[in-house]
Amino acid sequence: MGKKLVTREEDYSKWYNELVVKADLAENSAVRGCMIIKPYGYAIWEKMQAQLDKMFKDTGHVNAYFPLFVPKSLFEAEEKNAEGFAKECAIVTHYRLQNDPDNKGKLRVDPNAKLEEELIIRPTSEAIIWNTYKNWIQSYRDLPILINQWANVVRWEMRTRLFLRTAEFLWQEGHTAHETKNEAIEETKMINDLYAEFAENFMSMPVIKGIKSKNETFAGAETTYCIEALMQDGKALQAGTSHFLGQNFAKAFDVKFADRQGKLQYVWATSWGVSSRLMGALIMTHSDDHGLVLPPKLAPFQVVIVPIYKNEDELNEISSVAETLKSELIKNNISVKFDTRDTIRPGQKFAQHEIQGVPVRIAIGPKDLQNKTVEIARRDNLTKDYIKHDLATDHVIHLLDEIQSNLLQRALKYRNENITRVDTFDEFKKVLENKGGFISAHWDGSSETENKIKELTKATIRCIPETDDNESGNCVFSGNPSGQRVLFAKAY
RNA sequence: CGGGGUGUAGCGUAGCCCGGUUAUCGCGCCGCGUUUGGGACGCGGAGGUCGCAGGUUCGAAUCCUGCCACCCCGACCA
Repeated sequence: MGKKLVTREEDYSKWYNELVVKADLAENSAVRGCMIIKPYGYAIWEKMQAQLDKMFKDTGHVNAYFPLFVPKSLFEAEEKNAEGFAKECAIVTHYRLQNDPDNKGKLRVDPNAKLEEELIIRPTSEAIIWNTYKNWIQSYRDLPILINQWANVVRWEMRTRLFLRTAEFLWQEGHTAHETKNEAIEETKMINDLYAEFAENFMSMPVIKGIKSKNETFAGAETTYCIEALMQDGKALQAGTSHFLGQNFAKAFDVKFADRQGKLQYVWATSWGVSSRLMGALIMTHSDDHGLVLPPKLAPFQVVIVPIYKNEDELNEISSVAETLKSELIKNNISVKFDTRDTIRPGQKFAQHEIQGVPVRIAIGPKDLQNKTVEIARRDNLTKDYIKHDLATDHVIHLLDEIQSNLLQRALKYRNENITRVDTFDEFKKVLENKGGFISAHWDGSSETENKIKELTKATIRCIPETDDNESGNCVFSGNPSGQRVLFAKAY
C-alpha cells in the first residue's frame, strides 16, 4: 500500500473497503450503493453520534422517532420538496410474496397484495413529521417543538459513492417548529454554528459557514445554511446543512396555532441534518498513505499498547507495566487497548493500528524494561519518543490534545492555501484545472450565471460565506456588479 | 437511460487474439518448525459453478449468440 491513496479519488473506495466498511451486497441484487459499516467504522459513527446528541440536548432538543414509510399523498403535499426528491425514491407497492407457480423454489410478488396507496421510503422526513406536528400544535404554548431523529434514509441516486452518497445512509434530522420567523432563523443559524463547532473541535476539520445559492437550496426551504469542507484532493464537500423552511411546510400541512392575540398563524419551521457522510469527510480530511488518521476525540481507541517480548517471562513483566499504565490512563478518561494478541507479530500490529488511525501507540519491550521507559509514537506525524514510566501518563494526556489541535491546524493550513481569489474567468478556469480547491470570486447573484459556469467548468457555488468583508466588485463571468465574493468549487 | 470498459479462489491477477493434459502466479487462509524493537522465513496443505444460459466442436476460460452484474464518464445528490 505505498500508493498515494488519499489524493486519488478512485482509490478512496479501496480505502474504505479494506479499512472501515465493506459495500457489497448479495450478488445479482439490484440494490447497489449501500454500505455495510464494519464494527470499527461503526464505533467512529457512535462517537460522532454521542457528541452531536449531547450538543443537541444541551441546546434544548429531544429525540423522537418517526416511521420509515411515507404515504405518497403526504409526500406530495409540499410540492417543491416532493419535486426535489421525486427522482430518487424507493417505493413500496406490495406487501406480500407468494410461491411462483412457474418457477419452483422461487418467490414472486403476490399480485393481489397491491397497496391501495404506495409508500415512499423516506428520503427525508419533513412530510411525515409535519403531518404529525399538525396534531401536536394548537397554541403558541405548544411551541417551540425541538425534535431530532436518528434514522436511516434512502435516496436512490443514479451514481453512488461510499460514505459520500450511498443509497441508504445514517443521519440525524432535526425538525423544529417556532412561533416567529425570527426564532426559526435563529435556530437555523444556531444549528449551523453547532455543526461548525463539531466539525472543528471534534473532527479537526475546518469548515466554511455560509448560505447556499438559490440553485443549491434544499427543496422546500427558504434559506439553506451550510458548512463546507475541502478534501485533500481539492474537491469540496457539503458537510452539513441547516434549513430555514419558512412557512412552506406549515402551509402544505396546514399547521396553524393560536398566537398570543388569539389569531391563527402558520408556524415557522427549520430542518437540519448531518449524515454518515461525515465519516467520509473525516477519512478524506486526515488520512495519509499509511492509513486512517483519526482525531483523538473521535477515535474508538485513543491509545494502544503493544508488548514486544521473546518469552512468557518477558511478557509478564511487560504486562505489569502496561496494565499499570493502562489503568492510569483510564483514570484520566483515555480509552486504551492493550493489544495482547499472540497470533500476530508486533510489526504487524503496528501496521494495523496505523491503518486504523489510532492516535497514540505505546510499545513496551525488553529495552524499555531495562531503561524504565516506553516508546510513544504519534499517528499524526509518525514520530516517536522514549518516555520514562512515571512521566508517560502526563505525556499521553498532553499528546492527545496536541494531536487533536495539530490535525486541525494542518487541515486549516491546507484549506486556506487552497482558497484562491480570482478576478477573471480565464483565471477561474486555470485555477480550477490546475489547483482545484475553493475559488473566491465575485458573482452577479443570478442563477443563469451560476448555471452557465457549472456547464462550462463543473464548478458550483458551494456557499455564500458569512463574512464581514463587503468588498464589492464585478461578476467573474458576466461582469455585472456584485456585493460579495462567493466560493466556487468542484464538489462531491 | 446514452457512451466506454470489465467479469477466472477471500483479494489482486496470467491464460483468451491463435480452442487441446490436472487453469497460472502473488497476497491471504490452515498445519509444523524457526522467529518476534516496523507488515518474518522454510517446508507442507486446503480452496475454482473460469459471471449466467444456450450454441459451434471429438474437445470451450478461450470462438458465436443472448442475458446479468460491476466500474468509469454524463444528467441527480447529504
